[in-house]
Amino acid sequence: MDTNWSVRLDPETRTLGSRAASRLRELIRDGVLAPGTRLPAEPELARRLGVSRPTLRAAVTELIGDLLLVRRRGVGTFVSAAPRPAHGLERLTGTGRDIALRGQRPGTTGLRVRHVLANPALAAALCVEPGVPVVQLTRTRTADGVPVAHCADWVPTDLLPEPGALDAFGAEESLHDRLAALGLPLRQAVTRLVPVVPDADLRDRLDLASDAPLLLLEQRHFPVAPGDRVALFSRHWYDTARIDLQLVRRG
Amino acid sequence: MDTNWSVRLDPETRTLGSRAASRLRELIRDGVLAPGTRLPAEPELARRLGVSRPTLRAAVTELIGDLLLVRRRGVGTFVSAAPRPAHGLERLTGTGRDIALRGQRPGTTGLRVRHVLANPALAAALCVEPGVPVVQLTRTRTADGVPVAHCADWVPTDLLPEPGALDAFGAEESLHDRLAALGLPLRQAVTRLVPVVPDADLRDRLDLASDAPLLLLEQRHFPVAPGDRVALFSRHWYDTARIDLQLVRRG
DNA sequence: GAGTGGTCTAGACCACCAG
DNA sequence: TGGTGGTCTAGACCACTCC
Repeated sequence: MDTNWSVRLDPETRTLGSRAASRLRELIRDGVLAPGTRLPAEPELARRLGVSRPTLRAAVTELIGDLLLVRRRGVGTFVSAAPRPAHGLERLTGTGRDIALRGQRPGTTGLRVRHVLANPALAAALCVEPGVPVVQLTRTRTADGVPVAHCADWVPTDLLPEPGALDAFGAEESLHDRLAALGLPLRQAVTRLVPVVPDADLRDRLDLASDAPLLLLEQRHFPVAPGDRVALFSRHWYDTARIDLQLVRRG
Repeated sequence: MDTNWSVRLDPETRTLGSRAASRLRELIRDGVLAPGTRLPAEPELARRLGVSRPTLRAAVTELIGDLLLVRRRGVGTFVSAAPRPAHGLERLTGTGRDIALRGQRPGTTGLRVRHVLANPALAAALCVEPGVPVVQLTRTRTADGVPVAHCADWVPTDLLPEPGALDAFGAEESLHDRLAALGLPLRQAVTRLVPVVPDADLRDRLDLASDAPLLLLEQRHFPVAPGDRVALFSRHWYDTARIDLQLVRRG
């Protein structure tokens, strides 16, 4: 293995630490840094990446969060022996991007955009008054063509720059990206986990043979943090037999 | 409200940033910093707490993670309007402590400690050879006397200082605390979420009337990080009708 | 003792938001 | 325009691990 690599960071996107993290991710993915390898000491690694040590540490911490690296005090930093390919539920990304990160091809069927008035339950979830206008999106997500989740999303119309901003939403678009472009980034979500038995409609949409239970993720999304307005409420029903839902917990 | 407070940090525990975070937590809990209040600017706040600005920022970041504070660039840092009382699944604590943090009284019934040999499935989960000796704990957890989860835990015997180290495990003890005392802290877990229909045994142990689905948390616990030996494998079946399982996700 | 990661500091410059 | 948080740096000292 080439042990004398060094890299340059492209000067544009995100923070310097995240760019350094991306670069390390590539080096790991490409096998330059093989599983189990010890990385150079932090000052040396910082020098090679052209950043300061605190910035390098931010990058390494990010990769540790993704379970790609392990730090051992007084010993060194190592590439994980068996790195998990993607991240877990603790990280908030769009469903489509989540599927793509697993190495599968995301798709959408049965997309429908409607304008509705919030019923009491929905109003409570969105922290608005009942009867307030809301844009409702429903669609079924597929991974490599196999339906894995049915998704329903609701956005209060008054948070959009114009009421029809989502009317032309495309089947292959990312709702996260579209809302971010509209000035409604989804940075945080509080998610309730509920196992449910699918009804006939869900069985049909997900093409389920049995009535094995699904996992419902009921999520309130916030642009910055709770206390702000709820930007999006969603109910996503996952068929965990077809898509594994994992989570990394830290003490 | 007193707006001219300043504090000293006790010099002992944890990192300086965490101690500063604790101090801020107290100020919020005691109402010195009321919900919605803007905090002093970071350099000023750092001065009052007697730490540098990066250290203060670590403290504030910690409290933002606990949803107690909100940062707005160019505006200020604010105490959350409606802080959530407890944390979600993204944080790893023992089941008992988790129940206590919800303000309920944790309890245990049907505790049983057995020495078994790993079958192939268990061996794979623990990353050991089939037939390796393992200590198995099973118990049902209650909150205010109501059964909320049935738990099965497995620890490879060779990781214990002596094979019988868990034989005298008490019904009201914390397995997390006991393992930490034995030199096996559980700092991280990779959790699979699986909705399941309870069998007759589970219905009986959890005193369930219906066969509404449960949420199974299948967890591999690591002392430091993946790549290490699996210190504990567990299967916990939660009745989400009796105990709400939530999760905070960040983008 | 030599080398590693863990922590903390002081100071700088920038991007953003409000008046 | 002035104040805020966002980022980054260089350097220091400590605690731990291993030889």
